[in-house]
Amino acid sequence: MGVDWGIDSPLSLKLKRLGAQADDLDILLRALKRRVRVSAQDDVIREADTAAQVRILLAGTACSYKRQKDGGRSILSFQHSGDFCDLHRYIVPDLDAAIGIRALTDCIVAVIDHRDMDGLLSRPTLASAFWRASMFEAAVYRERLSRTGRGTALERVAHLLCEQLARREAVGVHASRLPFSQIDLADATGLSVVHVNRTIQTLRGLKMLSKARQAIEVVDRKQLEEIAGFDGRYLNLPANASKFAVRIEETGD
Amino acid sequence: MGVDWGIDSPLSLKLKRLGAQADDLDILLRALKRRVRVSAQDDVIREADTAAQVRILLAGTACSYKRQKDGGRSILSFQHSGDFCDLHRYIVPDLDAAIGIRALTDCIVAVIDHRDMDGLLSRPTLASAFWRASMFEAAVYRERLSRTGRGTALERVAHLLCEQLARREAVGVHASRLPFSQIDLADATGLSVVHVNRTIQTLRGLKMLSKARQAIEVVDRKQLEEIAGFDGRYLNLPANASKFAVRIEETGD
DNA sequence: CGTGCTGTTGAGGACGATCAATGACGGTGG
DNA sequence: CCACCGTCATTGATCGTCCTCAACAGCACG
Repeated sequence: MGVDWGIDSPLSLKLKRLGAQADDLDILLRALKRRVRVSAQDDVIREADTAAQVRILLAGTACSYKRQKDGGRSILSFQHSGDFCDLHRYIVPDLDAAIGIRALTDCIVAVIDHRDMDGLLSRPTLASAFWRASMFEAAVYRERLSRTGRGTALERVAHLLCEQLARREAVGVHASRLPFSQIDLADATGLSVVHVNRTIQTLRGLKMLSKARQAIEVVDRKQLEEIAGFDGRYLNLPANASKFAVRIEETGD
Repeated sequence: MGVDWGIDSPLSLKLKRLGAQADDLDILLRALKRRVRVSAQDDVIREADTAAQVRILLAGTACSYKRQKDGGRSILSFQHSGDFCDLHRYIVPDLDAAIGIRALTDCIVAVIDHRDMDGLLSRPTLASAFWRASMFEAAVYRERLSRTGRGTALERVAHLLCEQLARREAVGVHASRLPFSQIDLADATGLSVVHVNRTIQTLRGLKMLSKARQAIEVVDRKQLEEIAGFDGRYLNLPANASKFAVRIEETGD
């Protein structure tokens, strides 16, 4: 793989914004020796996977999904570089075992055995950072919940795209092209594939997306955020970089 | 108030299922001296509330909501006895400041100052229990997310009711009557009030809800769970009572 | 005895689902 | 090199669920 996953990696950026300290990062990065490649369209975590491991997406894009009883697929969230895949199963092993995670691009995944997590969490600042990560994950769910089933298809799709752009940017992935198929967008928004296609074409007509086929490429992000009513304050964005530093000193950790 | 919020209270039941130990409960209950009454329809937490406090709903039912830019109200989740209202703001103070919490019935709320939380969280088993509570909260969001915007109005309303029944039962609230107005259900499901009304009437016609007006009273829970496709495994239900005990011993806490 | 909130009912219309067919593209094997 | 295949994207037509608007009924409140 030959890439240095050191101090400037997406994971490091993310953890620093969550209040982790320099030596926390050293320890964590040392625990990430085991890495796995996953090809696009393969599962990072199969449904009903019970391995006692925490997987962290070091590079690439993935989505967590759940099968519906009608056979359909429901995408719950997207994972970008630096995101945890299944931290919740360390805390609550059986929780949401029916959820799988699929790679949308080729991915590099770090694996930590649950028993090694105990050591990591003995460091209070690292434990806090992990808890905060969970909280921000929940905030993403809340935001999606307040949007889904409401507003027009145009707003829903636009908001989804804005969120992913902002989250990717926050970990240093500055690309206007998003690796989602229209099927992915349909499963994530709850819209039909046909209607997503028409919505995408509308957005292209409004010159917010490029006309390139086989790709979702945002060309007018500002206007996209406008019609989406996007406000990224529920995300842990770089502007808030040192937000937790003061708190940590105050609490005397 | 004259009620003993001791070892059999909803909060205690909940924390025990989250792996908290007997002395954890003692310490927590002692920290809950400050209690506030909130009348039905009043805000437990106003939007843009910035108090450095964690509020715990000791008794009653509430909902967390967010205003939409069109003026509408979006209900994100319901809180029942024993639920935390704003634990996430202890971990991440500014997170989701736009979310308010409204009492649906008369409520009793315990207040813990953030600085007192630090002491509570120095107990590893209590800190774990709190983290687990966050994770289950996120699981509720995930489940709702996989349901909202999908399926018929009948399924959505039925599932929402099943979830609330199960969560209330888990903390010892065995009542088939749920304190929701049809407006609340509309804001929680993303359906219009008119359509919720027609859906409720359909459920009454199917003899799953009672015909009592001004009340949602479930009379055939089994069948309701049937059409909802409800599977409560994403909740922390009593059947899993001692799930975490082994883990805690293993980690040597 | 108004006033306001919640619940109920009717009619019409819109947004998005569904069904069906075709096009574009990449990979595979002959 | 080309025929074949599968997946994703695109388009048209029709249908249905649910929204919107509007009016009224029941009940609690002052």
